[in-house]
Amino acid sequence: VTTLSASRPNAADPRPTMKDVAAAAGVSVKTVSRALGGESGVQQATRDRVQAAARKLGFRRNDIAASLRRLGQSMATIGLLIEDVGNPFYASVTRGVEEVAREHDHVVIAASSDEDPELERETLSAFLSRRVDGLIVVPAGGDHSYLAPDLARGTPLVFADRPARGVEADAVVVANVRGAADAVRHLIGHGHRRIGYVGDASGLYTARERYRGYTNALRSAKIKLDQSIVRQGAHDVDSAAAATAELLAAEEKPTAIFAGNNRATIGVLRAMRAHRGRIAVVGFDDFELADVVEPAVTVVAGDARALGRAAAERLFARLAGDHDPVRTIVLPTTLTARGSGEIKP
Amino acid sequence: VTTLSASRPNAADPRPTMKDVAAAAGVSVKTVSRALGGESGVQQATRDRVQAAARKLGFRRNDIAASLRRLGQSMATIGLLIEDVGNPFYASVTRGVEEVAREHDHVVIAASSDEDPELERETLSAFLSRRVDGLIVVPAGGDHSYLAPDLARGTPLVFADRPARGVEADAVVVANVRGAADAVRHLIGHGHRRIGYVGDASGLYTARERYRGYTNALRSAKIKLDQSIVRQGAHDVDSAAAATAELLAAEEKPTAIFAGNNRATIGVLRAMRAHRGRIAVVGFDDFELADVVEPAVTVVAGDARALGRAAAERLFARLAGDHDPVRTIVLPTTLTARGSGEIKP
DNA sequence: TTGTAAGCGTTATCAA
DNA sequence: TTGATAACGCTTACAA
Repeated sequence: VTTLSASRPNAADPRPTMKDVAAAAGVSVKTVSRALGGESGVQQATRDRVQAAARKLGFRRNDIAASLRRLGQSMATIGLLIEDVGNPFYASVTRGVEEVAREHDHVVIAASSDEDPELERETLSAFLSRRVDGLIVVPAGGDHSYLAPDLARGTPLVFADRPARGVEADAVVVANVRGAADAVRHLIGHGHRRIGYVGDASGLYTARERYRGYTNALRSAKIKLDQSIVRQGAHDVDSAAAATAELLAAEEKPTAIFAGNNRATIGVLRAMRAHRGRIAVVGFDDFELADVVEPAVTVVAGDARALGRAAAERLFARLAGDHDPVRTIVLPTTLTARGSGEIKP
Repeated sequence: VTTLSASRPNAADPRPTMKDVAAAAGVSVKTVSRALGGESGVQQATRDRVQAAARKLGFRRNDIAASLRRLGQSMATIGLLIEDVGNPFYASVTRGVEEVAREHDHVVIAASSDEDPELERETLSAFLSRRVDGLIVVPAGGDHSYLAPDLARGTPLVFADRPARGVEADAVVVANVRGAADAVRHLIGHGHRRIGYVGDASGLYTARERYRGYTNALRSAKIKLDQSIVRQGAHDVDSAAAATAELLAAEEKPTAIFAGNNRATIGVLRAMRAHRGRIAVVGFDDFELADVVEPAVTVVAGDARALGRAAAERLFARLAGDHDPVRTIVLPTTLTARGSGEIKP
């Protein structure tokens, strides 16, 4: 009983149940269920009486109990696991997921994995035990075959932002290779031949893909890849800034830089402030102040909110009975020229 | 049955229950419950047998059913209602809440109200029906007395970022008045006497408080408040930019501007780019690129993540039985001078 | 239109 | 150490 009082500190009186409402209204429990559940076959007078009693008692149906018996046992909840809710990119993804969930009268349980496979697994396990109706996951590295049994048992799964190995599941990603190539081609189009790269470690799917786009574009333009102006492994703003400082301090420094993600872009900008150079920059991923900094930043970017929406829509399609073969949806990227990418060498 | 197949499209076989595990292990259901729940009083051999059976069948305990019977009926879930998960400020708040929730083995159901009282109420109602253990709410305008019954019945409630009328509940806010006054005093200290204001409508708590800080600081410095350089009602970046453009176009334009929130700050910056003026700016709320724009932006800001953490900590304290009188926690703000606030008139 | 009984999957109670 | 049975609060099935 200590547990009870501890978990419900102010509970002078416990929550009323349908039984209480039934007693107050002088009807059976089933009639209460019908009246409050909006079912037909209840006299208006009875319905009114029940509703009045419910209101007076402050009754709130216990969805947990209701779902237990209900067919499918759905709690109208979907689980969302992302890298970090605090990161603006994933915040937008979350927003998109939430919008679609609301359209389907579902709520979203969200959690951050911080890119930790162990934590991811634990969290998803907790979600599954709660019987979420479906899962949207931005997969941390590693194998995801442990999700296969639950998928087979009917909990749909959609990967977002990057695909995962080990399970056959839908995925929604942005056109990383193509977008990166567009960015680099844009720089080449403005006369650059010596284009540096600052981005995340190649262990990450998006980083790997974007780097591939970078090298592809160089190859198509017959520009030789020069590893001395490539800096992978910049996972945060500070390391990206440091990497950029190195590039700018070099003898044969690049005339342009392609930044592989929003953190890298910010790092590059920060380093360039100190440097007072006149170097072109195109970044992958947009950010709010891209048009306020000087020069305004040219970016190529996918739409994070649309990514979240698309993933959620795929999930609800599966939930609605879609049995089509698993597929990966690739969302387009857009290049927005704002100045920094149009600087000549 | 259509509903079933629709909601669990791939469900070839249904999820195994403890009954299935019991049959497979040759024990009773209660023994399975004990073995899997880590209860004492089970022979090691039996426990092993049960665990093996559970693993083989792919059993996952149904927390919904478990919580129904368990004392207190907790689903270890807290509800978080904020203005917009996609807004970086609230994304950080969410992150803070999530961290503390995880420390207490709880998950977070989050949703956005978009500042709509109707939507807020519906969403909170859904949360309450799901029997969340507690609620953290960034209140949309209006009266919140409708939450009083649930609070009295033992669902703790903490308001975040702004207090709410109609219920006696804990709240965590930042020092808006003082922070704003600090910002304006900073400008005054650098020689400004003609300081404009661009911020949100005074219907919003934070906007009202910050405006109060602005007027307080002017009064202390014996500077007469001039409404012609005050622009309230700028809720988004565009309107803030437009408002700023007006101020800058005026005959007797201000030599400095205090921006009441991050959107307003960005709007001010955007307008200033076009204007080519040499006007000082201090903004309320920090943002990631504040040190990259030119000039770098001086801001006064509270810590959004800390706000989320503090709110969640208050909630879990209540959940743990804290019966102290309701209180409002005021988090300090910090002024970070970066350049834009130190420009002389 | 309303009510009775059974059952959802688990844990609490109490007996073996 | 184990198990049979009730109970959680609700909905489904069926009867009145």
